[in-house]
Amino acid sequence: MLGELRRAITTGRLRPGAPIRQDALAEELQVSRVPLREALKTLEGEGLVTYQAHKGYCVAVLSLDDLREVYRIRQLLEEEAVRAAVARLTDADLARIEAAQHDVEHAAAAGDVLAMATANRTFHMTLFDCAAMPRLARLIRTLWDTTDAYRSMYYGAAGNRERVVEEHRATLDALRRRAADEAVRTLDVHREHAVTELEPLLDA
Amino acid sequence: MLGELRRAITTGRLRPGAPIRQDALAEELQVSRVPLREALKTLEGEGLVTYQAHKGYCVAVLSLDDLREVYRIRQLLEEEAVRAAVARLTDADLARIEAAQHDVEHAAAAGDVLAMATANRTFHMTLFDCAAMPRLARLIRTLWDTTDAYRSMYYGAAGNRERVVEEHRATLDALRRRAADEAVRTLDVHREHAVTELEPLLDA
DNA sequence: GCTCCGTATTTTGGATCCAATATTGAAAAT
DNA sequence: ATTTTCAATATTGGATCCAAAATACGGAGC
Repeated sequence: MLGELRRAITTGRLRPGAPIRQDALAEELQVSRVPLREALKTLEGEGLVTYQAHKGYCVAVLSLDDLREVYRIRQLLEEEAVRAAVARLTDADLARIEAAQHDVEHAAAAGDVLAMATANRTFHMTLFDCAAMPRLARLIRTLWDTTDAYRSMYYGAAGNRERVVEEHRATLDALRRRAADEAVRTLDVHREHAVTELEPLLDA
Repeated sequence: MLGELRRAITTGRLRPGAPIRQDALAEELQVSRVPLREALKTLEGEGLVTYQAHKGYCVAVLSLDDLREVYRIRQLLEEEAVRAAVARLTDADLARIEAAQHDVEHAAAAGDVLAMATANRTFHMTLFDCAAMPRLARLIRTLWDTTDAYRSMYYGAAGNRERVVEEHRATLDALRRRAADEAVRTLDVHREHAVTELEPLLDA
């Protein structure tokens, strides 16, 4: 249920800024308002919705400043995660990341935006999870969630999909050689491209 | 109500690892279980309590690995916050930080552990808030919360209180000269001392 | 005496109901 | 015509109640 609600927000079905009518949403999700309110509280903690006492919840809107701040924090945390991950990366780990990349390329070729978003996420999170720093991974995940509503727009453009594929290949190459600095650098440009593409989309 | 519950955990009145009986706690807090459950959901998001479906909530316990991970992440995020804060630090900001330090010294001399903890927190958070990165400040705050249950033990020792005062003075000196690198360094040692003192306390 | 199983009790999860607050709309006054 | 006020409505916040799951307890079997 929580997952379903989170997806409704991160896929953009519930538009940023839209007020959340508990009664209607509860009926739509086939639950009562109590569990819905609990779910909204966790989403509030993740920054996906905002809350005002006696006024209710709204789908969070991301300002340009928010976007830049989120990506800056991601840069800091992901660098740490990548370095820790590279230090303990096994061949089996690498194989799982490569499998995710396979899915990314498949989705990119097919132009499947949704599959692209999930495969991309798997690619990165699989790497981050190798750091064996669960709290760090969790923080990164919630930061990703806050921009997920806009990510699908990003993959709408075929050019972006192609570039993502290329950038992942560069990261994978660095990972295979256990070149931490280079992996960090490739991910930095990867992220930088995303933020520059996302910025214009945020004004609307 | 949420704040009251959070304090009960961060001050250690609800011991780490203890299961949370909703009925009893609701009565103690003079509310019904519904708002309590919402509060627990937000605390779960902050990492103060853990949750298992159909088994309920427990006050989170911090392993040694958790402690080190939290402090490592804090180091990363706080460095960013300090650098951003120093870049835009006004004299009025500095005065507010100095006022907090005054409270810290007063509490340290009086041996008031609780006042020490809150004044110390104000000292640091006032600085971090100057970074004008609200999400970053919020993340740092929740990281602090996860170790607050143990912080009061830390201030129990007079030696630790004295050292904290000295370390804050070093930081303040760096801030007055807008010396970002030095401020970061002094806070790093400050944090490192805390973690080495905290580690032994965690085994119990 | 110990283990295993089934029932009783406790505890959590969810639904409904009522109270409190906010929002909307209409009527009245300027 | 515009603004203000007050009532009607909608929406949230919280309490109570019922169902489902887990735990605790006790008895039967070995």
